[in-house]
Amino acid sequence: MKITDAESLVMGVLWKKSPRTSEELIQELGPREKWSEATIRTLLGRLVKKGAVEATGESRRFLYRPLIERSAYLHSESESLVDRLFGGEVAPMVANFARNRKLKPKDLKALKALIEDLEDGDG
Amino acid sequence: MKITDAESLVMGVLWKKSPRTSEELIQELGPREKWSEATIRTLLGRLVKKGAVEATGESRRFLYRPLIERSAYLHSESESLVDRLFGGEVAPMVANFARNRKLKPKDLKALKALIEDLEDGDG
DNA sequence: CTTGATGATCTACACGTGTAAATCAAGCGT
DNA sequence: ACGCTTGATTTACACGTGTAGATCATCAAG
Repeated sequence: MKITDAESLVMGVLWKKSPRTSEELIQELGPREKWSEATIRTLLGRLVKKGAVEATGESRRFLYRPLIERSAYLHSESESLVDRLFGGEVAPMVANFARNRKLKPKDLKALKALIEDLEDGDG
Repeated sequence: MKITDAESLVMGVLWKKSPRTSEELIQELGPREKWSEATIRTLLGRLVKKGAVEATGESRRFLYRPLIERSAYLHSESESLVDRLFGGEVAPMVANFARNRKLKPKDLKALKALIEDLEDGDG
């Protein structure tokens, strides 16, 4: 199931807090993304149709909540990037960031902690 | 300058080796991607038009070579992913991989080496 | 029960992209 | 010089996506 860019912004606010009415979604997304109500409703509709979002409530004033997990979405997106661009290897990707982004000491520390954690937990 | 998915496959073979004639590109990409000659020529044309590839040689049988660097492309793609999905923080992204992909010992080792490198080299 | 408001759905439309056929142009063989 | 051959360019077309107006349906107020 493919979530497009615009749709992912809708998912974003749903992942932050759900369920929500379309009105709330519109309140948050409309100004931020400069979208009309209709646009947001269209996106909601498409998400519902493709099974990424569920709309509950009998007719009128539905409550929307995400059906796919944020982590699954992050996973598939990241996976596709690392596969497409780095032959599926994570380290070269991080190396790329290192080269281009000047990983800050903070990042380094976080990464180190993370790796130690993994070594511990995973054997 | 936006490079689309299909275009990036053309860039891919040019990054591996360039310059090349369209014929060579077609030989490599055609079978692999199941593309017709025309398709590959179209992509080449679009890449040239948008300045991502340069075509040298007077009329007939040009030589193509990439004008943008692979590393720049990797950079912008990765950057946009980490910005869009992880608030610009690299560590959470790696953590995500850790959770989902079961980073293999090999990956861990590579990452560790990389980080040590960075700490050394960068202060 | 009718009407107005509001929320859901349908329809619309331009633009990018993937894919490729049709056409154009230049060099080669005769 | 003249027509094939082949590589470049143009045109084409369907489909997805971003964006939103138009319409439909239902609830609340009178």
